[in-house]
Amino acid sequence: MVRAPCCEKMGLKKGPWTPEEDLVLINYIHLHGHGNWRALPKQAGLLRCGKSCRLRWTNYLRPDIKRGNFTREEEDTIINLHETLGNKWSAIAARLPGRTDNEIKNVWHTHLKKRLKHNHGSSRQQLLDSSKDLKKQQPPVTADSPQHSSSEASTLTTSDNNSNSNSGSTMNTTETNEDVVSVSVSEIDENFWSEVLSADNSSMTADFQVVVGGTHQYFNSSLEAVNGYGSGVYDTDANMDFWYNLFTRAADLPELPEF
DNA sequence: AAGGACGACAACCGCAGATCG
DNA sequence: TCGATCTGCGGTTGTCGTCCT
Repeated sequence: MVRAPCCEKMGLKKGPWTPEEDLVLINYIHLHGHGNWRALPKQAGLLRCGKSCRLRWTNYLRPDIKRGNFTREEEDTIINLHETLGNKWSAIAARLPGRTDNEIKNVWHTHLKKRLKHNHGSSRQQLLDSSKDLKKQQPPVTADSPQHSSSEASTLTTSDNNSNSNSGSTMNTTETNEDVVSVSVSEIDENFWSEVLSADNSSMTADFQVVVGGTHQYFNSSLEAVNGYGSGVYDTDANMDFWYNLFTRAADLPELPEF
């Protein structure tokens, strides 16, 4: 069987995806779906091969992706399933909603396999217990992955309900649970950024989470991107520019203020 | 402070099965 | 039925950030 050529085509870009490319891919799939991955990049105007687009979408941009560190239960599940399934990452991923095979594979190779080796000779329960100690602090990840339609607006959520009590705000907030308030991007106006800043000032524990197409971006109290979208890839300014750029394509927004 | 070592994770590669004409 | 193409999967690599000396 002759293999179809793919990325060896000249002129196709490789390497890390830029926020602009992500935006193009998200927008295109929201509008047209992804019936044919090979044809998609050309139709969407991306200088990527279809394979690269598919990987980026399935492993990172898909709306139902759950970002953030693995929970104790998830790690236990991976260990248990790996015992019976072996390196069947896709099968393991099927039992862990919101997690991708690539992500699970990475976690296995970077955390769990190492731990198994280190705990060789110990009881299995000790092994499982040890996973708890290595947990890192992480920003919250909402379980309510947004159910976006193709034209649906982005959402900004904050863990600080008090942030929405500021007078003069035109943000239309919606209670999603007792801890999270969602804000439709279409309701964001010139008060948006100052709203974020004032909300931040109102609470030392305030974290801001921008959710676009199921992709999460977290900002700490200094408005620095702390996890989620593009973690380790984009600097804070690039993140802010990206999200602001995304917002401004969904609604007419004022100039991004100086932080 | 510099730079080497290491860890984490996004992305790529290539194979194999599925699908289609 | 067969060959071409597409898609999914697992292994591997590359890059960036952090830690350590």
